[in-house]
Amino acid sequence: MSANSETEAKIIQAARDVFLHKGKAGARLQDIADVAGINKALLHYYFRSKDRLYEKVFKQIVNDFLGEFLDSFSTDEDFRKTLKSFIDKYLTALSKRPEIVRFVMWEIKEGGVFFAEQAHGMFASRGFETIPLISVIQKAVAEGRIRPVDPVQLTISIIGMCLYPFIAQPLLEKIIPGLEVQNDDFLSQRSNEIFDLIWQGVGVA
Amino acid sequence: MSANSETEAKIIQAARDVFLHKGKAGARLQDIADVAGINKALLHYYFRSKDRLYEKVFKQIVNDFLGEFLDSFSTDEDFRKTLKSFIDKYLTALSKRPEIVRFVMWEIKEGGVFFAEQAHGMFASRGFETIPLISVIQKAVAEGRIRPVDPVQLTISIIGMCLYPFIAQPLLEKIIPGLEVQNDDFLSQRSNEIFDLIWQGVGVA
DNA sequence: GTCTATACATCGATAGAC
DNA sequence: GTCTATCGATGTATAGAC
Repeated sequence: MSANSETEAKIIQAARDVFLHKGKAGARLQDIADVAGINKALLHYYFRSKDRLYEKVFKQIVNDFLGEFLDSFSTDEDFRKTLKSFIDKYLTALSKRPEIVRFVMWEIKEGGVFFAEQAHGMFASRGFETIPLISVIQKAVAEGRIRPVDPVQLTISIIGMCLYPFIAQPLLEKIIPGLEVQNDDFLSQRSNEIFDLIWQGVGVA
Repeated sequence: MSANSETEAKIIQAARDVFLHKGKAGARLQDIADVAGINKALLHYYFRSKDRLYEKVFKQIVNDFLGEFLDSFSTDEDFRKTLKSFIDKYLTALSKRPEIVRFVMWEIKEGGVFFAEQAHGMFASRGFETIPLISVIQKAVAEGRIRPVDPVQLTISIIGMCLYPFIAQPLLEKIIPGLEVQNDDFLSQRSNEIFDLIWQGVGVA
């Protein structure tokens, strides 16, 4: 391959770093050029505009993250195990790459079309019509393994409980002294609390 | 009073509208001036800079929202009722002003110092050292009214479950066909599902 | 393909007349 | 107090030499 694709790869990699930490609006083409070790003009030579470069990079980042996560847990086990596994794997994936939460947040602010398209495509390519967790819960309800809850509502609850600490991380760590969202102890404790809450609630026996 | 303070009030009101919908970075002083019916120069005359104007407006918005919410529910009732009341009032407040969620999100991205300060002050002025819900849960655990959960973890779970639909609104409505976060039916259903989940979980009797 | 230089637009902030 | 005009900085995008 020519020097051509090497440079393109360098640019993509640099763009990932910068966009991930600064967001689309906050990122400067100059920064990306500096990190890539080239100059601004080359960015426009390879990718016509900032928008196009961003779109390409965004889809790649979401694809990598969501793909790795979706393939990390199976849905054909016992529901109880699937649920615990989902929570664990999701929290782990988030704590490994917390910048992605902010990154997707920026996108949602703009309407979230890229993410929605990408996610839908990745679900479809794995045989799901919507968020896989919804289907899993639907099945568990149909088989009478859990009480008849609304699968969409429960899915929103689970995702919200896992995601919120990362979304509000700087805030929570300021308001609740001693709290460290990315701390291993906190995360394993969080995993257990979410699972227990879903499974048995707080009601006394 | 002189025309002086009238203009100032008009500016503040215009700034609230614009900052609320565009965020700090996205807002243009020109937009604010247009909405207020004056010109950019006057903005600098009354408030030295965009930063100062933003800080003033931000604190006002958070103060109004959080103040109204904090005063809308009492903590000295039965825990069960307090919990249900918290969820209801929180969801209602959020659905009435969903732009505030995005607005605070922008602030968190910048570190969230303003919000943390403001919230802490408002908790303190009402006799709480931290998030009131934490204290309420602490008491319920101490009195044996619920099983011994970690109050901080449960609080994060509750807030996450209430807040997440509004944070991810555009995304959820794209990925889950037919879902309308601000729809009354969805919200009352959501309130019940959150409460039931917390109270008894999904485990079969 | 890769560079330098620069055009073009936007925005916050200031100067100065009234 | 309020306006018009403009500065200065920054950022995307392009022209043109090599």
